[in-house]
Amino acid sequence: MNLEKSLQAIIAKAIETLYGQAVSTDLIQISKTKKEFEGHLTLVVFPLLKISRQSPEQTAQSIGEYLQTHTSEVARFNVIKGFLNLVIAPSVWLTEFNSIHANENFGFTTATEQSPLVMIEYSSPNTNKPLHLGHIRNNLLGFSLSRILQANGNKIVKTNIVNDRGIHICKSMLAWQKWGEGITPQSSGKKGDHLVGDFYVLFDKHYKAEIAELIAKGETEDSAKKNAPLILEAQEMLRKWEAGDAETVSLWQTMNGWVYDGFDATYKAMGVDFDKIYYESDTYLLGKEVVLDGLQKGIVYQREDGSVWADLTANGLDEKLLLRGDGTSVYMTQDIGTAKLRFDHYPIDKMVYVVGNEQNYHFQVLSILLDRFGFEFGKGLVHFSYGMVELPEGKMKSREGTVVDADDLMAEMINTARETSNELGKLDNLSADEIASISRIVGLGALKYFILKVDPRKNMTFNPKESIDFNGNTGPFIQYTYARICSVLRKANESGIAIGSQASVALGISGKEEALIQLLAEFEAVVKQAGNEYSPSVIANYVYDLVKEYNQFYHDFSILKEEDSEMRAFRLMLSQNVARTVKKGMWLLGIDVPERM
RNA sequence: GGUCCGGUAGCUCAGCUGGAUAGAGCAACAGCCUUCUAAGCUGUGGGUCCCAGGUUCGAAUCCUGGUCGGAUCACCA
Repeated sequence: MNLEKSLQAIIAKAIETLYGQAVSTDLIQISKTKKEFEGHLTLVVFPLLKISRQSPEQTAQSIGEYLQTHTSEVARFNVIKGFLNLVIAPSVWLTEFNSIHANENFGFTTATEQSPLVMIEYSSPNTNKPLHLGHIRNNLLGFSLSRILQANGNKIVKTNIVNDRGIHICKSMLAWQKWGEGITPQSSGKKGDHLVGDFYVLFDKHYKAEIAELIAKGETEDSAKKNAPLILEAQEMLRKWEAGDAETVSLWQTMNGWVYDGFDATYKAMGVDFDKIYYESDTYLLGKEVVLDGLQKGIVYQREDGSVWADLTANGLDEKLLLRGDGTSVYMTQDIGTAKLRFDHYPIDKMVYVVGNEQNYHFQVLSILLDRFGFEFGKGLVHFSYGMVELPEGKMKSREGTVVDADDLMAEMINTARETSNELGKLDNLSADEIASISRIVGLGALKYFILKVDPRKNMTFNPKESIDFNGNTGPFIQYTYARICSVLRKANESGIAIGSQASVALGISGKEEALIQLLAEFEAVVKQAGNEYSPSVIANYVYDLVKEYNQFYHDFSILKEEDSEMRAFRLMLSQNVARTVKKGMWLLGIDVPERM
C-alpha cells in the first residue's frame, strides 16, 4: 500500500528531526492496527529505542506528537506500551478512494511486449481414467495461478501435457478388444473418458484373477505378476504400438479420441482451458536425443547393460536412470524432451509446473538435469507443488472405490446449489435458463472456493458435506454479497438515485467506511503477494475479509434510505468499488459471480 | 535409514519477512426479518499454537534437538 510507504518516509524524517539521527526504513515497522484499538496504522517503536534513548512510551509519544502537529496525514494518535497507533485523516482515505475509483484496473498490471513470458503447465492427465478430485485441485490451482501471474503483468501460456502413451493405455485397449468390441460412447451413452476408464478397471479385475490363479498353482507373487497372460499381451501391444502397427495405432487413436471428448467436457464444465496442448506420444522420443547427445559430451554415462544414467551425487542426490537397457525412455526423459520442444516453440522466460508434491524429487532432478544439458531455464523452473486431497475417511483409493469422480462431484455441487436455492425461495420468478446458470455458478463457486482457500502446499481434507455448506467462509457467501450489492445498485438505478463519481473531502465518514477503503487499497499489495508466493489462497482469504467487512457495513446502514444525498451517493460508490474488487478477486480464482442469486 | 513437507479451538482452516490479550467459519447456545436479498448480522462458551531447549526487549512465527503424521529415494508415470 502506498500510504504505508509514504508514512514510512514521513516517520523517518520525523525521527531525524527529533533525534538528529538518520534511520534505515526497515527499522520503521508499520502494520495494520488491531481491531480493538483506535487507529488505522501502527508503528512499532521498539526497534527505534536505541536511537531515541528513551522509554518505549516516551518515544511513541514524541513521534506521535510530531506527526500530529507537522503532518496532515495523521489526525490523532494513541500510545499503548511500545505501539503508536495512528489515526489517518479522513481526507487521506477519501483521496485514496477517489484514486482507486478512477482506476478500473487497480491492482492489475497489464503485460507489455517486454513482459516476461511464463508458461504454466497443469492438469496433465493420463488417458486411461476420468479426472478425479485430485485433478480438480490441480486444475483449479493451475488456472487460478495463470490468472494471478497474468494480473502481475506476465505474458501467459497455459499448457497441458497429456500422457497418452504407455502400458496403462494398452490395458484399456486390450480390455476393450476382449470384452467390449463394438461398444462406443454413442452406443453405451457413456462419456468417453468414463467408458475407457471402465475398461481399465475391467482389465485390472481379470489381471488380478489371473495372478491369483497362478499363485494357486504355486508361482510366487512376483512371477505371477510378470507372467500373467494379460500383462504379456498388454506389453506385446505396447511393442506393436511403438513399432507403428497400423491396427494398434488406429485403435489407440479411436479410444484416445473418446477420452479427449470426455476431458473437453470436464474442462469446460470446470471453466479451465489451455493455450497449447502437448502429447507425450509426440515428445517421448525427443528426450532420448538430448540424453544421447549428453552421453557423447560426457554429461551422463552408460552402464554395461546399455542403460544410461546421470550421476547426481555431487548435488547430494542419487543416480538417476534416463534410458533403459533397451534404449527406451522413462518419465524423466520425456519431461526433458517436452521441455526442449516447448522452448523451441516459445521464448519462455519462466516455466511453472503445477504437479503434486509426491513429485518434489522428480522436479529437483529435472531442474538439475536441464541445467546440465545446457538449457538456461532449467535452474529457474518452478515446481508449484501442492498437497494431496484426502477424504474424512483417509486417502482416496481406487481399489476401495473411494475415488471422487470430477464429473460426479461437479454435478452434485450444482444439484445441491439448485435444491438449496429452491428451498430458500431464491429461484422463484426465474426462467429455466437463469436457474441453470445460477445453480452452476453457485455450485462450482462453492467447490472452487473450498479448494482454493487452503494453502496449496498443505494436504487438505475434502469433506463433501462441508463443501456443500453455503454459510460462512465459502464461495456462495462471497457471491451472495456480490449479488446483494448488484441488487442495491440496480434499485438505485431504477429509482434514479445518483451513484457518486467523486467522494467529497467535506464528507464526515465513519470508521466503517474507512475500514472498507483501507481494505480496498490493500488489493494491489495482495495481488502482488499472491504472485510472489504463487498462492491463490492469499486472494481467497483477502476477498473473504473484504466481504465480511462489507456485510457489517451493509447491516449498519440503510444505504438507499440515507437522507443525506451526498452520503448516499458515497456509500453507493463505495459498494460499487467493493463489488468491483470482489469480482476481480474471484476472477483471479477462476470463480464466476452472479448478479442475482 | 537419507531427503523434503506438515502438526494452531471438538472439526475445517487463517495468521509464519519476530510485535499488543493467537483469529475466522462450522458445530453448540442466546438474540435480530412490517426497513436495500436472513445463503445475512450481533452476542456467549471453546486454546499446553506437538514437546524441550536456544536467540531476543518480545517467539505460533527464527535456530537446534526430539516426537507424531505424510511424501519420496523404481529399467512405473
